Amino acid sequence: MIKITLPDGAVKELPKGSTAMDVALSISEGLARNVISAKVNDKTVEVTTPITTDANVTLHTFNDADGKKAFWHSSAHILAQALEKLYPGIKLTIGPAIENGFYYDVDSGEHTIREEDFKKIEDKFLELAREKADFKLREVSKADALAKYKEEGNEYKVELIENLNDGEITFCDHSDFTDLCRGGHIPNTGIVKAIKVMNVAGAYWRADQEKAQLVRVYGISFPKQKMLTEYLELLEQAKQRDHRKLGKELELFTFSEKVGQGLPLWLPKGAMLRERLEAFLKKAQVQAGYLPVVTPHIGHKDLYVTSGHYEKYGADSFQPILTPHEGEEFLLKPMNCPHHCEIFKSSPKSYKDLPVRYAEFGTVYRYEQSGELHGLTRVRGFTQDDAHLFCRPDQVEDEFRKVIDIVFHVLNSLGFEDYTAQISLRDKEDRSKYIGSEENWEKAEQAIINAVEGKIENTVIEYGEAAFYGPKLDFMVKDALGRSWQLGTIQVDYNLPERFELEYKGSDNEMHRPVMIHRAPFGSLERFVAVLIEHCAGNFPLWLTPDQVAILPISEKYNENAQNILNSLNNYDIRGFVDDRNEKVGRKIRDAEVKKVPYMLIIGEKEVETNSLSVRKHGEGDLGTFTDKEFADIINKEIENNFNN
RNA sequence: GCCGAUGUAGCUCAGAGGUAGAGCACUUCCUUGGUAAGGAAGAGGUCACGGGUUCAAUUCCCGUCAUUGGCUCCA
Repeated sequence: MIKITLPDGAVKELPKGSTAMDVALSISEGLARNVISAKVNDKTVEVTTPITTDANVTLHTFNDADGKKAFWHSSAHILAQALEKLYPGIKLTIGPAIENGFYYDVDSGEHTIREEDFKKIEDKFLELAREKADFKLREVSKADALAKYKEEGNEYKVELIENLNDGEITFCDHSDFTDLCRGGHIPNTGIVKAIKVMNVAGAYWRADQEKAQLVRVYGISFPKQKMLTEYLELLEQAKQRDHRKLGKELELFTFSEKVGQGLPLWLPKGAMLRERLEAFLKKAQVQAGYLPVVTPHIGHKDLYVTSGHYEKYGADSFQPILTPHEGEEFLLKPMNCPHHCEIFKSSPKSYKDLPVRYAEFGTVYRYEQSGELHGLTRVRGFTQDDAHLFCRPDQVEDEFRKVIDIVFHVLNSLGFEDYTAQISLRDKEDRSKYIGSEENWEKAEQAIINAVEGKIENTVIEYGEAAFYGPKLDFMVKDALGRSWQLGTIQVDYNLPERFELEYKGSDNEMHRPVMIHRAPFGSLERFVAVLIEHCAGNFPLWLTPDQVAILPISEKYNENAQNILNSLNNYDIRGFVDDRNEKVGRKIRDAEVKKVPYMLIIGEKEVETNSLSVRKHGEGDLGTFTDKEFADIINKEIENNFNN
């Protein structure tokens, strides 16, 4: 007998060689019906794997993350099987489970897999799933494994196996299909009842642009058809929040082919919203001791040669601007730091002057790859809410922490609770991507780790995500479709001060090198607004929204009264517009609701006679009658609440 | 940049080898209405751009540009 310890601490005694399924059966039949995967001593296994020693066992159903993973990973096997049958001769590579579903990368050879083939693939998948074939894991020697794939001519699998050790190689069989696989499957294919091929895309072998391009087929599967339908509905709803759609509908921004790819045009409502965001941050920065600076949109090429940016990005950037003067070259500003370094140098600094904090809403231009452009989240011209802090080494940690406070202030005031703080460090293997000494990097990375310590929970460390001149703390937020975007960023930099030979005089009367902190709480106004739109589905906080009030006269007779009311509300700093169209009030209400205007005031005979306001709230309906003053209080209270969350 | 998809009126979209259609928006008129779409008439398109095939192309083919789902990249 062996002792099986369950997550709740309960211990079961079962015969040696029992499986996770036996454990489930010993608990309840219902559980046994739903259990699809298990973890034995932290290793994901099949529910049919015999357990030979005392062990901690966790049972997984589709409702938990590990269960989904096993389910989708197994689905990837079935997908691969279906693809092999439909496209003979394709070569399989890898097929993992992902956050929502799974994919399989194949070298499709002569075949092209198109959207119109999806139905065919789904049908074949379901046909194979219905065979209820068991997933069976078996150990294979390295020699045998290599032999199989060499015979098939599958260089990808050969490469994978060559990097594995003999004795740890397993194949998974189901029906007539076999794949190299580490394990972690559901019992049989029949559990998968619904599948949707989501899309096909190109993907590079081993994520390397230089290597072969494979075809990646994305899919998602479920144990019930109804779950698939619900998932697709959810996706449809998420699309309604897309900032590109809402940005157009709410008249915030647009693009023009004539102006150029990735160069957003801010419309009046969008520009006003943006100005409010800027004012909000400027206020916080004044309080935090930042000093405003303004720098030009171009700079001498030498400036970027000095900073190292030219060497790193010069070839892939907007190319230099020439002048009538032979040999003179300017670059469109791709970042503000070099300019700010020169401002620091413009006068001698004492240790008493530090930290110096230069802030600028600086518009920069980067020639992003055309395939990368995406609405407002990835553009070629954008405005950073940039600042550079020049401080003494002993001030770095404290300054860094203060910057974190500003980032929190921004995220909290705008209702972002669901963000990830990512510490972006150097690539452990490839140090050639970075400039600067080992010692400085070590110091910079440690400074971030120390500053974050005890200040932010749930941070993740990502190696290889640092900037080329220093490590970063990035604040990541997801968009409506679950794609992750970097918003705020804070970076510690020992390198640019060296390249620009920045100095201050210390208390010891010697010259010392300051440390630089780059930071942008929004990241860029463009991306921030994009993510904010998706976050609030276009229902902006009241202080930020373009129009707070729509004033809706019942008939044209009251247009003038409505205009007077708007004027008096302006005196309370409330902004809005009068809908003086020749339409019924029902129509005006509908249009204001669609435009997501937070408050509507209906003005007719009654209101004019009693000098009152009938207030309707977006999404809620009629609130009743108020005086100007009372209404202004409602608005102001709501705005106050926006900042006190 | 790479692989796939898309491009028809201001917007959302339908359409067919014989030079285009709907709804909304817009203009004018009627209506002056009380909490999510009042009625009528009108105007609006080089069917992204450039080539090719064809008696004939917006439709089929090729290229370019843009958008888009991914990959790669992101100072």
